[in-house]
Amino acid sequence: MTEETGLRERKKQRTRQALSETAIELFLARGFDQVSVADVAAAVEVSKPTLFRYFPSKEDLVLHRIADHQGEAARVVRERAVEASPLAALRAHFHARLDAYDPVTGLCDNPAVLAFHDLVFTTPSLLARTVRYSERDEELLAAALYETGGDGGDEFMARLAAAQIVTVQVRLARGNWCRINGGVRAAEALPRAHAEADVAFDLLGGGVGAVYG
Amino acid sequence: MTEETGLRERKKQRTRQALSETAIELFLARGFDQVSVADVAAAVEVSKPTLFRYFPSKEDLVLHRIADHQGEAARVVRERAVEASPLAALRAHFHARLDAYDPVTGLCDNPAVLAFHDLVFTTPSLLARTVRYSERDEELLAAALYETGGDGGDEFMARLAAAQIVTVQVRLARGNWCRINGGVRAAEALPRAHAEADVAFDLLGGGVGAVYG
DNA sequence: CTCGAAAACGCAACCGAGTTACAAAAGATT
DNA sequence: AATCTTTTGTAACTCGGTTGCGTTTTCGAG
Repeated sequence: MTEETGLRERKKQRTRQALSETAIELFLARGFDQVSVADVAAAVEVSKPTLFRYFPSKEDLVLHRIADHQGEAARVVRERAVEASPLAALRAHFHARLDAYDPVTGLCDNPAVLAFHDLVFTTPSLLARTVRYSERDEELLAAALYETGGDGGDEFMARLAAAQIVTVQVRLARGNWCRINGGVRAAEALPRAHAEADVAFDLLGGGVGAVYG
Repeated sequence: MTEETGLRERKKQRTRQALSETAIELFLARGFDQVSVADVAAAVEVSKPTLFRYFPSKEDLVLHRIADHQGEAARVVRERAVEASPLAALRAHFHARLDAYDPVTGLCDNPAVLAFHDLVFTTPSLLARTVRYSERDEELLAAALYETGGDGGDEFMARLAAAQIVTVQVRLARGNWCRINGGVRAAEALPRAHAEADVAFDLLGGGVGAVYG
């Protein structure tokens, strides 16, 4: 199905990629708000309406990248080993991504990745949009949790748990990014990242009650 | 300090209120996106720049109302009875607000309140902005939790817990609003709202681990 | 009461995001 | 090559938000 060998299709793919890459390049160089969509369109030698035919908004020029990770948590739960609990699978997965210095964990000092994260986190309109992605992620995770049946068929509980899990993962990533952004190398920050992840998943699993209850 | 008896100050207050009230009125009647800021300004007989001197954005014409509730969770924690734990205080407070059919719980079938909630929740740009308010609320709660010292001085844990608590409260309110919006009277939905709140706070206190761990 | 400074306002023009209508161009089809 | 469809460019438009500037209104001091 990825073999739509038409010339037309190839051109579209190339235009789309050129738009996104050129846009991010310009945004990184001058800042998101200092580059207009007209600038991007001009740089790719495309008209403004055409740009919006490829990306519904200026923000999507940047954020379509992170859309690829949509549903990762849900997938982890679904594809976990039969003997593993959902939470244990998510925990193990997060630690594994940490060791791989996966950008999604925030623990990644690759200059390009860091600059990209910096762009997203320090541009209000971009940051606001990431929330929408988290919400979708949460929905998908809730569905996956519900399917496990551990809640005795309580859909509301699945949604609550999903919300908490996604929230915690976002906080973990933000914490890591902050330290990396403060100049710490990823390898140095790794132990603390693992420790915080343990704290977070312990809290998640054992409840806030043990501390503030 | 609320006694700035100047004529100037009084006029400003009146203009501000007129702008907000007229705007909400128009938005409720025709929909947020079908009313331009120029319409609002014209209805109040004020110029467009003046409108923006009072409210930094179109959304703030609506949302400045909910800004009043900022920091409610933090306040509850700070002003709790000495023998009460933070979580118990928050739980009791939520149940109490439920019994009072407080709009913040989503369980309120007052037509005006319902229409207002409907406006906020079904207008994407407004809904997006509410997230910012929640984030601020979360920050304040984190600080209040940290001060209790129950975490042994772990600021990160305070932030995690605050994030989870705020998230759960938002979900509870959304659930209630959904049912009210579906036509159920607040009094009818009250038992279920209490039940869900219990489930939510149990999950919060006892951990996701007991269910999905 | 008067006068001058400061605050608030209106006007008009402007910018940038996003949309629309229509006509022109380019790929696909026979 | 002729035709049909999809994609594109042009130009004009709407709307949120800003800016510069001149005018009015309020305040406060003499």
